[in-house]
Amino acid sequence: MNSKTAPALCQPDNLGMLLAMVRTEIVKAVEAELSQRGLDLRFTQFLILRRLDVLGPMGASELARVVELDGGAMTRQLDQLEARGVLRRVPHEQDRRALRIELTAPGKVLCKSVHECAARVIEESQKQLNPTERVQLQDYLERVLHTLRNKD
Amino acid sequence: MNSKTAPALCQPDNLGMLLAMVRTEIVKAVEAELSQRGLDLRFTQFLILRRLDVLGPMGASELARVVELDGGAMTRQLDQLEARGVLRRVPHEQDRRALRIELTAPGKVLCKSVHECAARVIEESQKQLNPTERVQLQDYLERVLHTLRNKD
DNA sequence: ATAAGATATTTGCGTTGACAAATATATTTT
DNA sequence: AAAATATATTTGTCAACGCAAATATCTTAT
Repeated sequence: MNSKTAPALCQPDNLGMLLAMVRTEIVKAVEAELSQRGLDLRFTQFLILRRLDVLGPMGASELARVVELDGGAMTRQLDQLEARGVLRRVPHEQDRRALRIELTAPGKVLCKSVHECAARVIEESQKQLNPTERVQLQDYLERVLHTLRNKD
Repeated sequence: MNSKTAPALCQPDNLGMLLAMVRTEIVKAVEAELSQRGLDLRFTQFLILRRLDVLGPMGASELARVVELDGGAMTRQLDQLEARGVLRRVPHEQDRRALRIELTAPGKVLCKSVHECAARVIEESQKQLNPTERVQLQDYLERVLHTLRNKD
């Protein structure tokens, strides 16, 4: 009785599961690549730094919204990243409630290599897709996302 | 200074982030739909029950592999689902280490309505994609997944 | 037959993230 | 101007997950 389970049975049978699997693999691949280079950063942290680098300094809440993270979780990530010296919490000038989160110089350097690293992994993962297909994939996902968010 | 931040700046700039967002939205949508019908089930639990229903009884480890869940996490999910009476841990006949996880009759009933519910949400989410595009989306994602798993 | 190694399940531990409450400050209403 | 309301950040709490260790059992090599 050494017949293997049919491979088809291990396939996801719905989009939700497929997405979960792909996402998990990308996160794992990026994190593996990062740690291989001695860059000890989680995927979430990569997203935070990257966002700051691309968009420039911003408040913690806005940053949380942009990376789709809960405000509380953001506070703790900021604690870690600040302790590590890659970003700074600067008090907002007009609004004393708010902060301005900004990358430090070392933070920017880190961000650059991390981004290259992650970009390579993500690029790699799409190796079997030609340029047209890549654009389509992005487009389809964005449409699905839009539909879900404007549930109508 | 009431100019809104450009919408483009809130867009994901890489596939990883986009996937994470879509997945999150699908999970939220499915869970919302479920709880709306009084079906109190998490997305992970839905996947577990669904897998059991589709594939039939199997060991906990195999089930964990199939739904991409850690063994320890599976044990705890099984605890909950068993306490709830939707599945059973039956000792394996030949292998005294192993279990046979099987749905109970109520479990099957639950699974049916849950699946219909989730399928509807997932179907809905792809409303803006025509049949060809849906097939392509699935295909592209599977190819990306395959590439990631056989990293070469 | 015994020892070594592999596999199934469970449990302990640390981390992460969501949700809600607390606090401080801004904004709007009356 | 005081009160009500809204927003930014932080903290507490809880559930879920991954990883590693523990235990039991099976399998393979010697």
